[in-house]
Amino acid sequence: MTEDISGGTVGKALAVLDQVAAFGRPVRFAELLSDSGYPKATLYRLLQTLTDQGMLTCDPVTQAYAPGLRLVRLAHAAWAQASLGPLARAELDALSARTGETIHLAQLDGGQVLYIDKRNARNPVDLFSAAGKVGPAYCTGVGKAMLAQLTGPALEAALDRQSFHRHTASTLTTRADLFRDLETIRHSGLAFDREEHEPGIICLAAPILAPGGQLLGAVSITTTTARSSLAALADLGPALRDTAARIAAAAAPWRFPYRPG
Amino acid sequence: MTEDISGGTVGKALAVLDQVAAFGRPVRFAELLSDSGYPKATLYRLLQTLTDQGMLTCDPVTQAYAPGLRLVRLAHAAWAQASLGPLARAELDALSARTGETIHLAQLDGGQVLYIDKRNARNPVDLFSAAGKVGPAYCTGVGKAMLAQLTGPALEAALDRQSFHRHTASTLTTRADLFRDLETIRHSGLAFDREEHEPGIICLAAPILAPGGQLLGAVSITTTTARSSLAALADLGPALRDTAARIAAAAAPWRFPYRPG
DNA sequence: CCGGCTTGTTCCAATATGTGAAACCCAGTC
DNA sequence: GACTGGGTTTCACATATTGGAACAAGCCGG
Repeated sequence: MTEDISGGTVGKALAVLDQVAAFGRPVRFAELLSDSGYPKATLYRLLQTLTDQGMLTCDPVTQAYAPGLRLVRLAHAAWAQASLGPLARAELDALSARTGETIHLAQLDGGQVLYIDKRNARNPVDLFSAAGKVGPAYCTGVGKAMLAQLTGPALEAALDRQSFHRHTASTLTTRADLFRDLETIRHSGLAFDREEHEPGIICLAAPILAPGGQLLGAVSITTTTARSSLAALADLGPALRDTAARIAAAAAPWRFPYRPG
Repeated sequence: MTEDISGGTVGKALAVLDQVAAFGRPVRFAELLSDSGYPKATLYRLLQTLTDQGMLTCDPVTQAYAPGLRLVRLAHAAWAQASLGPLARAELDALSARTGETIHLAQLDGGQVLYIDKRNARNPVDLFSAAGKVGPAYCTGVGKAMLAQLTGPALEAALDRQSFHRHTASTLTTRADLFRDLETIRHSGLAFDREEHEPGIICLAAPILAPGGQLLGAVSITTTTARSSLAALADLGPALRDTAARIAAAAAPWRFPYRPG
């Protein structure tokens, strides 16, 4: 199921790593075997190598594999360097304090939304716990905010990767519908999620754009229809734009080796 | 400089990954070349592969490599599964609320302290730590708390990996000194950091032990000599022990594929 | 403008590595 | 005691990796 064009060994190893991580729980050899498509012996050696390397841990009694601590180490470095996370932290805190709502910071990765950081509606800081999660782009505020900034082949490629699965009654399920919404978003610089991903959950998102116009990521304010409304969210637009601009400013001095797509 | 016994390709690739991550900033090919010991062509292909795989990003203009977003993705899974993080969260929040001081959660990884989570003090001080970061074991509260629980070859191995670099006047710089302190810690179940790592920073740590006595990790309360004292910290001992015990309890039902070392 | 320098990329034959079918082992279980 | 289903090991074979060396592409300083 996990497929890479990679003939290389490391490609396979990393695919296995992804697979184990994707399970979200310790996973036994046999489970991986059926899903991976690799022959028994190959998968076995791959797992062996990865555990030797500390990328995976294997409970000797359960014989279940889980991501290893080395990954946690690398994760930190990745988050600190490859993402907007550290640069945006202060601004997210500020926006969280000002609005009291849930805040998301995301980047575009392979046509999908990769959440980088988050502030919960109530609780203040929690580090990169929620970070690293991936979600769909076509039906989330941050996703649409970012897609709207893409053009030409990059946009095409990203749209091709959308599943357009219907999550709620208001999910945009066709490329045409999405494209129309993206037009609006591009002009307004703000994207609404009108319960398109989860019923009762609405959100307002703004893209984070480098001075040159290059897309860096997106911020969003999320709330519920029970507690707020699209109209009320719209009032937060300026604050949100402001936050996005400040993050962009913080990122400006940095040569950002990041190509969204 | 980065050395692995690994003859395997993935081992080398991961070593390179570590290396890039360790730099903490985008790195150019030549810098890696000198430090890695690999021949030019080899390193080149390794980097190529890793960037292809999304584990690294390479700024096309600067030609500088940095950790890639794929690592951020993996981060989530790793933190959620391989660490005490999710299990301890509630307890850390509680302890943070009760004491108002900086709280650290750490695990032992390769003889070093791997910080898993953190709560900031109400009036935050600047100090060296964040989730996923690694630090020395011999001169930190959490480190010593954990080392004290090791015995026999595991302890030897861990001690062998300590650098015993002097950070402050009170740093324990010999194996013998540390060993003596560990004895005390083992008996009391609490470890003090008496400004051993950073001047003015003190801390009290307790190990997190599974029912069977297996070492899982450690929690600590950190403060400054300006604001508090070792004596005052000692008063928090029971609360800290309690927190550690609760985390251990939360972890008990979970088959923990984690061997400290 | 041209050598000389550093930095990154490509070639290619030798070979160390990885491959995977099949055999094997071990623990439950019918 | 034979059977089944995980998990581990073997081994002849294929191929991916290796790394020296040649090549291309800046970037000076003369």
